[in-house]
Amino acid sequence: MFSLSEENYLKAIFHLETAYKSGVSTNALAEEMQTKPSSVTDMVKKLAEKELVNYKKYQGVKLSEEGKSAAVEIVRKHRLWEVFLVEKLNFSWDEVHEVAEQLEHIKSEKLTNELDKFLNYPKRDPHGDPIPDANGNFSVANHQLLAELKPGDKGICVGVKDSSVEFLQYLDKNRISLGRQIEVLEKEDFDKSMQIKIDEVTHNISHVISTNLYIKTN
Amino acid sequence: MFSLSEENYLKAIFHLETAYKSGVSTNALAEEMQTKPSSVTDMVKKLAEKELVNYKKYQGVKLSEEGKSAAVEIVRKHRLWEVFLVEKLNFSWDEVHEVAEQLEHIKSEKLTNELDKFLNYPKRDPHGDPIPDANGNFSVANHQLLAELKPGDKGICVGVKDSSVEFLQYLDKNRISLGRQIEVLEKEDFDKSMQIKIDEVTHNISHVISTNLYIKTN
DNA sequence: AAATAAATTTAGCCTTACCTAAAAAATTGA
DNA sequence: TCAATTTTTTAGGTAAGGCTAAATTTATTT
Repeated sequence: MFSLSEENYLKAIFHLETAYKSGVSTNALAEEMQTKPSSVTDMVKKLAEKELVNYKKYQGVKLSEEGKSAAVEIVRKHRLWEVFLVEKLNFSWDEVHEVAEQLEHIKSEKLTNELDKFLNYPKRDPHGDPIPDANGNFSVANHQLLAELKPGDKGICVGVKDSSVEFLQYLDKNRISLGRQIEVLEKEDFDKSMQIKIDEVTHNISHVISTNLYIKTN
Repeated sequence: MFSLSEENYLKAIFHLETAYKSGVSTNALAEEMQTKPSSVTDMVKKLAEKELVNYKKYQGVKLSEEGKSAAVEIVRKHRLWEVFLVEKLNFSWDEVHEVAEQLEHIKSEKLTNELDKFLNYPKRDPHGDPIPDANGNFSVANHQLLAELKPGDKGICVGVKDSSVEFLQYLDKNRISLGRQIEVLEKEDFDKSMQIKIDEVTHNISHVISTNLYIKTN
């Protein structure tokens, strides 16, 4: 079994690898883990010792197969718990993260799989992120950032990139939620802001917003 | 907030205080915590420092009011999660303890209270133990040990004292479960074994068993 | 009331996962 | 290219929560 800290490192490496499709630097990992690079070096050595990552001095880390499947399992638990909190316990999508961060470390295969069944094998969490199944398989997103669409393009809002409380509450306030049909009306060259239409309502949204919303077109 | 270890100590002290209705000795606590007396002394000092227990050297510990309410909160969470596991996730009553030991440490008031609501404010856990409400109040048992009944006495089986996997599985094997009507037919002076009737079936049970089953009479 | 036994505490050490400061390697750019 | 900067690692230290062994206090017997 892995310690709490080891699990958090594995998850962080997984997220960074996925986001940047490359090995993970010590500094980037320190940033993600809110800790110092020297602490990262220590832990990375430990993970390398256990063959959960491949590590060569000064060259960053990559998850090994074993490390990846451990990370995916944690992500699976995290996202299942998020679904549980929203669907069964009346949490809103901006409240789930902190609690799921704790619940993801509960060790019980039966618990995870029964929870999955209880929730009817959900495919995505409340932020639109895919939930790995019991074998660690999950669909890779086929969607693009709203910012990449052109005037006239239409699509369904399927996920958020940033899932901070602030961003999620901004979306709530503007009645933007997953599953909604979005149409791009106009794009402003100057500040890259956009006019979009949701439910017949026109919104003006900044570039920061449009680069954090995933849209599925066609 | 309290550390994992602090929480476990508070809970252990609470259980020992309740069981023996007295202050808790260092050795008893070490036994309960599966650790060494010297480690207990260290932690007890730390808890005393934080005013969660009253402690005088060589004289054992007692929970302070603050310590007690922290302990009760942990017990509340533990028992609520047990109900959840049995009622929603198909766990049997001998499987829940280990997982609930982990879940009881999740920190989120909203989670606890919403879980309570979701489960419809259960009063007892799967082993018959009372569940504290959000204010820390819970009913004190008005029941007695099966071993204390006399031939001819009848009652309902309402709880188990020992909730080890072995004992619970023994009960399952013998179709003894909570809510069942039990009648004492005979008591053997020699080994204190008993003949009892459950659902028209006669069982012969040893003293060890009868001192671990709670019965509500009248 | 000693003497012995049992319980408890103290002292000093270990591991995990952090930290700071300094050294070393890699990268950048003049 | 080679000096300056940035990144990473190393060295040595800290706090939490364990441990063993030794010292001390309390309890039990004779």
